[in-house]
Amino acid sequence: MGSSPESRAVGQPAGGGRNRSRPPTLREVASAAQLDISTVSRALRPETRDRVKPETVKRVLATAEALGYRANPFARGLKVQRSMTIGMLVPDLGNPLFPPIVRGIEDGLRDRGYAMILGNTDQDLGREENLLDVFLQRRVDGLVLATALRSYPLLQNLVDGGVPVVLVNRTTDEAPMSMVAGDDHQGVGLAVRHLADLGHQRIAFVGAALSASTGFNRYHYFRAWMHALGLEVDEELIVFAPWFTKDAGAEATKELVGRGRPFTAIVAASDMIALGCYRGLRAHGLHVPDDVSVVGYNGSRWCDEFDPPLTSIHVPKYQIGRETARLLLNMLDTADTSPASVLLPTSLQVRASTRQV
Amino acid sequence: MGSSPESRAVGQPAGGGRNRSRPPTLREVASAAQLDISTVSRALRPETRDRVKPETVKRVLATAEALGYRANPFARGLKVQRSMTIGMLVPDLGNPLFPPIVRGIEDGLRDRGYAMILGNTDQDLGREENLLDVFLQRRVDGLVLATALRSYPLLQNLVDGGVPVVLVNRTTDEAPMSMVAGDDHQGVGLAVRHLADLGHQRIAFVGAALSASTGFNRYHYFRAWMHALGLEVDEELIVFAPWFTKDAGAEATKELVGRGRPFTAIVAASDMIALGCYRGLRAHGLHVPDDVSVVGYNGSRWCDEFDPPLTSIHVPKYQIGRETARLLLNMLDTADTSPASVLLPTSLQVRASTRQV
DNA sequence: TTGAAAGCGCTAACAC
DNA sequence: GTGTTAGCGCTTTCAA
Repeated sequence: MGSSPESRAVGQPAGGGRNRSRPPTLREVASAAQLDISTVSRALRPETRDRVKPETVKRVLATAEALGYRANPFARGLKVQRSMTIGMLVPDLGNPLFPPIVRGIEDGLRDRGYAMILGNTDQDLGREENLLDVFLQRRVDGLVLATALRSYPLLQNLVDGGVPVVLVNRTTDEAPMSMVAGDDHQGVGLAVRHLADLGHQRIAFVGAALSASTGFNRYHYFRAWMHALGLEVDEELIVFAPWFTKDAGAEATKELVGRGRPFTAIVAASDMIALGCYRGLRAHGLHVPDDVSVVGYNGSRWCDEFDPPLTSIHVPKYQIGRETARLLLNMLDTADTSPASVLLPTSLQVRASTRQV
Repeated sequence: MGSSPESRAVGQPAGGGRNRSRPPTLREVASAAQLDISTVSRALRPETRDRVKPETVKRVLATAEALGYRANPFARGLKVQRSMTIGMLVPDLGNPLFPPIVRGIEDGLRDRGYAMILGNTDQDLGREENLLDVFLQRRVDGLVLATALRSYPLLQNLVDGGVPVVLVNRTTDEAPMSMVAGDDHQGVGLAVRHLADLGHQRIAFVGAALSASTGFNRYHYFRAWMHALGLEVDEELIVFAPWFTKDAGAEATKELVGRGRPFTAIVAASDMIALGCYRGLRAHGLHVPDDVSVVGYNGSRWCDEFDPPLTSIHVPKYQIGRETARLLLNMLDTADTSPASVLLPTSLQVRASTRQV
């Protein structure tokens, strides 16, 4: 018994071969039931079932069941030109923001017989184009795009091509399109007001990724809410990280502190950025929340475990997914591609990273 | 621009915004190129391309490109009986263990033209059966099962049916099947030895989900390694949580502490369980790592952020996904379903939750 | 090297 | 209510 640094292959006795005999066809069910193929087809499909005598239906169902019949989706797809499949693009499934959204979409689609194929773009436009091409080739019935770039000409082509598209967590400047997201305006308002209520006046903003619509929006809404609440927006108290990462957040925070302008609180553009703030502040000997309060954004599932537990704006990720599925199904059903947008309300989760000034 | 006898939608910019109403067919490419449909088919597919005169190939490629032609996957699937799609079942994509694995599989499959459809079972056997049915109906070419139950009769049916299956993070008692996972034996060894090296002798084990193969294995390997390292296994120092959750881990830990047997360290069956240990210990006024050292398992991306940062056994999740794809592709290529198992080595990540006794 | 033709399994328009 | 039939777009013999 010993541990091996190498990956080890555990050989196992070779077992059964492959006897994937061709699954039964409609024709086989028909001949087994002594009926014509078309009658069987009608009996099998709920929409046309009422055109067949009930007893016949019963007989068909029985034989189909007995033979383990399953409609061949290729043959059907070839005929009806629908794949019952939708394609989804995310920057990276490893980003904890996306799994709950994907899950919500899956759940919403599943009951209606749709399946989803997923692609990761890694923020690479070439890859995105490429995946879109694969999806289109596979004749997906609809598309969900959760990739975050604000500017993206291909979008218009898609819409022109008549493919139903729903954007998630992203708006586009190019074309009016359906989209679902958390309400960033309301959410940022929650954050700023929470700090204001705690008596904070000099509030900094550590933003990220202005090229992404979430990053862009949250920044502007921050300004708007500061004004709305009668608080001064000090340009020196606004910094940006290039990405939504901890390292980037830490760097931006150090820059902020280095400017030497007094502040008592930070609104961070995401939880990852907030963790970066923790580190950046700590590097300057500042303590959260005694010296500086920090509010994160997204409400990731680990906020409770952070040190200190992070006050955050919770985004209803799963619900966003469900809503996306609903919108898409609606477009699929009605062939109506007129855009509709849904913003879901966020909520404030108060934890230990914020305190009275 | 030659005029073709076949009616073609006019005003469609080539290669740009294609209209979905009617994607060009092989026949249309053929008539545009003044060739027979079969020649075009041959020219378009790399495998048969060498049977066509190079100039002809060039001409075909050009017209196909110009028309924005894409092979219809239904028609092809109908002919060749392959969907180029694989199905994957996970308990819950929201569990952070799975996204990186899914991502790894996706990446491994994508280059070879395969797409993946995903299903969440929520540990519900009925749902699992149901999803399997949907996958089979869609004629998936292969299956990846990351659902964790040890006992599962349907598995044998699948193998008998000739569908290539790879298990992830799970073994089965029923049939010899291909599987990929982290090397739990080696990993648990890393954890126990790390603690032993720090001078710990009375080491507790907070396990979870014996019905899952990971839970089961880690428990037994814990015992094995304790013996191997000459440490006493005190049955009173072994507790189990029903699930891999923080709450369950906290309860189990309170139970452990309540037993009153002295111990200085805990090996937890997962990071979530470890977080439960933190809470359970804290509830009894015990401090990590001063009173008790804790080692987690999985190496989730947030370990650094916990309070204290969690020493953990890192499982190469993305690599597991890649390896799974490799195995599956191999089965797909060779039509050889003889099982092969791969255990990938884990690594110890030392953080602040463990210290010298 | 290219063309003709036979389906793959299903749906739907049309007959009976 | 049930049967007949013509494709959907592609691959793949078999001929030329």
